[in-house]
Amino acid sequence: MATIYDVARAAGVTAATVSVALSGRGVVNPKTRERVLQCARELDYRPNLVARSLTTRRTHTIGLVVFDITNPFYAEVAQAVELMARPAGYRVIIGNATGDESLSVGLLEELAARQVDGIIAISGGLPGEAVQAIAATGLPIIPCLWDEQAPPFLTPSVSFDFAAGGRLVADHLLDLGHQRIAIVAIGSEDEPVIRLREAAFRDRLAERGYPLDPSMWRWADSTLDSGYTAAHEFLSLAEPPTAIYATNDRMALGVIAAARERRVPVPQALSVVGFDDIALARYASPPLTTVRIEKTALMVTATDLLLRLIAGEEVLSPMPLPPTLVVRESTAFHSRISQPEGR
Amino acid sequence: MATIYDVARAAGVTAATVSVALSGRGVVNPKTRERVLQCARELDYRPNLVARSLTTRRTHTIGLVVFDITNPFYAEVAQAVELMARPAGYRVIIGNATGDESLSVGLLEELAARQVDGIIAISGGLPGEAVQAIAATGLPIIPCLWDEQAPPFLTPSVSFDFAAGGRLVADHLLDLGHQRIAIVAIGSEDEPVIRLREAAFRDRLAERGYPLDPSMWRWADSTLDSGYTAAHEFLSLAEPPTAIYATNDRMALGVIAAARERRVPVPQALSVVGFDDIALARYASPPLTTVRIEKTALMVTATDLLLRLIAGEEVLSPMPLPPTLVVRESTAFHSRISQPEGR
DNA sequence: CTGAAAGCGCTAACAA
DNA sequence: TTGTTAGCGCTTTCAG
Repeated sequence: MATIYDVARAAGVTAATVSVALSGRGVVNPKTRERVLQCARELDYRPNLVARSLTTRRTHTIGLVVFDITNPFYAEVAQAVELMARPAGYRVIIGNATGDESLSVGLLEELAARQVDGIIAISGGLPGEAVQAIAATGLPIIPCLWDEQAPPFLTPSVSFDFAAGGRLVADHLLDLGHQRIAIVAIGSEDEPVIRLREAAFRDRLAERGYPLDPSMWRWADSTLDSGYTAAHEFLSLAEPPTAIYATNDRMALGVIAAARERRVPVPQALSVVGFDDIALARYASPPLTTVRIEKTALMVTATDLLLRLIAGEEVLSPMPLPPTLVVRESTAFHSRISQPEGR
Repeated sequence: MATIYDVARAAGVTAATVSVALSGRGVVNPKTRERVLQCARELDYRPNLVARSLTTRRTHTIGLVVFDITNPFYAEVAQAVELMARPAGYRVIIGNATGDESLSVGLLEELAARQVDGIIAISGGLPGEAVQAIAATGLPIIPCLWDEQAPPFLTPSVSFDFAAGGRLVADHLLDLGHQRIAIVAIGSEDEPVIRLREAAFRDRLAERGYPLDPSMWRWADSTLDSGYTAAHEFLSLAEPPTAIYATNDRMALGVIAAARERRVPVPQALSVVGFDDIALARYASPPLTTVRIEKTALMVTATDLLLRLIAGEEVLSPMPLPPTLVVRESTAFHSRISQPEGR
């Protein structure tokens, strides 16, 4: 691979001149510049970005940590970040934890070691402390969409009102006359990760006089299959729920699949609601009722904040974005209740 | 950020010693090593990977170019590569073209400029020539899953028998008694990208006496929405098709959504088949009949090949992987035909 | 076992 | 306008 020195030699100038000529940063005699360009082309010269970064101390790269790129939610988030960062001259490198929590922290540190100019950390399998540690280092980092109780970040962050989202779901289901409501939440027996989207839901249920029965709770791992399995369990109960809330859309899709297998019609006999509003939600059969997270808006904000931080500006956390419940066709009145009362 | 010199100073040794002590590459007095480790810890030293790469001329990074990470197919492919590469000590950096063909080539070049140790290029929006150009450079690169007629690569590649896949679909549909079959293929009027998966399908149809009617062809862009739109067009025809083949699963899901909206029951009144077998396919409603690409097997092979190439071994392209038709519930006998003939 | 020296490819002052 | 010099942070011979 040709280096800048090869080009310099060929053009009969020095490396510094080539650097300037190629970058258009300083002033060069148009003739020499032309000659340099010519030689560079002939030698098929490509600047070594690693070397450049070492000198400039900038990589023009931002890191994005996601829990599982296979989850459309994260893929869509990543896309939004890329679309915003690229025009600003930044490339994004995705740190994908492949669904393995134990990798998250290492990923974060690796991005730092790689000298990214800044990081966007999306909630999910990533301890808040790890983010704090990076922030303490002085490396710009924006935590996004944190959904667990965490000490306030000492860096600006982008947030979403998950609690309100959870409440929206509870109200919607209750308003439809459901009383036997189940939830599939991300976490596990031993490591329950209580998120706002489920805590607020549960609280609201209790508040309105229909506390969640412990048998109506299943832990899952955010995959299609975990939603599917949980739903099968629920539906084989003596007294199955009439509505299931899955705390993300991917699991909700699994729930619908299970219901279909058991010939439990959605929404006639079972209402299901998800969270995230991934692109697929509106194309599901039936289209999924879900809490919409404005991924694009949120990520545009996050990227913008990060870029400002990198530029050395002072920035403040924007207000948390409010949720919207998108009512589609996977939820309906609970018939046993609604019919008597409806008349 | 502490450098190796800071650690050296603190430990009263030289940078070279720190390097050796930390890497465990040479021999150091256990005492000094302990001291070095201690100082490194205290200073919270993190090696600068950029600097290291410049020296060692290795980044321990492989690049992966995908067309659109938002398409679960690519996300799953990426995951498979990561899962394989990580244990081997390689990180993967995803070059996501965000569905924009014009970005692909630049992405490839950028990965090269970033000095990745090797590249896996997945077919889709990436001209074969760009891959050849990289290969000519000497940078290890493995083209994967090429599905268009392309000059044979001068580097080993991993392939899949797309043509056989297309034929499988044609045979399946024909065997079910369908005669009015439509296809939604990726490409556009002006830039038709003819892929094996559709060419072979069309040829087989003709071969068996049911040539594809031109009105039964729609161009699309691989998104859910494009499948959805095409299906709506097909279904509003005076003589709508009884089966639709979408050349990827994501579009097929869009097709199902459109059918549902029009109350055209799948598969009773319309059969639909996809291609890829993304995770979602079996959880769709109804579960999708599709051509399975063994992404994991394929990517394990690709990564393995690449790693060998990087290690300087001679490697040969493995045999193309054969397709499997996974028959699920989105396809069924065409009733008007099958009933008379069934008896 | 440890240090000195050189160099990876590039850019950024500063001189000439 | 171009060249000289230095240095980014690290590793790697090669001496000592």
